[in-house]
Amino acid sequence: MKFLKIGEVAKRSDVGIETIRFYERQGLLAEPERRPSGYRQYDESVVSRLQFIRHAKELGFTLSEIKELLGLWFDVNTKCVHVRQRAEQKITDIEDKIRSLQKMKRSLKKIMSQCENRDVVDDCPLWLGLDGRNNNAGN
Amino acid sequence: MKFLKIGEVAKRSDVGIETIRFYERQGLLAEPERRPSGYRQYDESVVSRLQFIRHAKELGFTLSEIKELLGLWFDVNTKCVHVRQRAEQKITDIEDKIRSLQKMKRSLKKIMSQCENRDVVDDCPLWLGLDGRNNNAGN
DNA sequence: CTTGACTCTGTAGTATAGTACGGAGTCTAT
DNA sequence: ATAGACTCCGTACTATACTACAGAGTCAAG
Repeated sequence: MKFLKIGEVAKRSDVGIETIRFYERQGLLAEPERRPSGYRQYDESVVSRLQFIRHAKELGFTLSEIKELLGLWFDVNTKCVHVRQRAEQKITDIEDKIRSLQKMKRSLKKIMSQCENRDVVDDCPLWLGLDGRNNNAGN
Repeated sequence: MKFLKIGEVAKRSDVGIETIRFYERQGLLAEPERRPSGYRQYDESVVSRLQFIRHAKELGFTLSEIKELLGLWFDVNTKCVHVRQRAEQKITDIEDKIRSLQKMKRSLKKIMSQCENRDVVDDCPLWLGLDGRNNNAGN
């Protein structure tokens, strides 16, 4: 069986060497075998695992969530439904984030519509609540 | 004129004392007058300013963006249109974020729809790309 | 056998937005 | 006058996800 050095793993998975060691410290990757010299010896499966991590990150999971998912994975009692629950929770989180961004956007647009056609910034609604311009001039 | 101590400002603006000092260090608040003892002496306007900062944060601006906005504010040449440009940019940023979250959500939903009715996690699509479960068993 | 690329460890730094703390000095109400 | 609350400063710590670096040791090709 061919073993991979960390640099080869990094190249194949497109994840930096330092990042791989970081994931190991964080418990996302098991500690690999070592050569007598101390060099890490990986087998191919670590590449898939790193790709899984990247994939999960793209889906918006944080590293600690990914760690939890990997924990589920190695728990023989895990049923698909547990993973589904995590994913459903994540969808809810994403929906919350989207809603809050849409609220931000609406507020900004509203403010901007009130701002139309003004020449000077002094009475711009964006600045409502911030007064004392002249008092603070000079800094 | 009544001067406020930092604790009073904190109470009125609902921003922590440490946070006020932090904003000062970050250049979001001008350095206030001091009493001979070294105590900071604020006038009322700092409360509005802190409320502006909170407001802008709620609108999704980062502290450095807020600093920039405050910089525009104190630039006598600033026209409303400059502020509008910043706000428009922010709306674009927000829209980008929303789009990317919607993409995440779609991917997760798609994966979950393929995952329906499975009992065991072994062939769950969420795990596609991560193989070698048996190889890695035991950690 | 040498040379250059690679890897090791541990520590420190990046960015964001604060929060906490110790020990000293100050303010104010009674 | 004094007790208790308040404030000062500088530093360190939180969380997230890396990234960089020094200095030593190792590997592999020519």
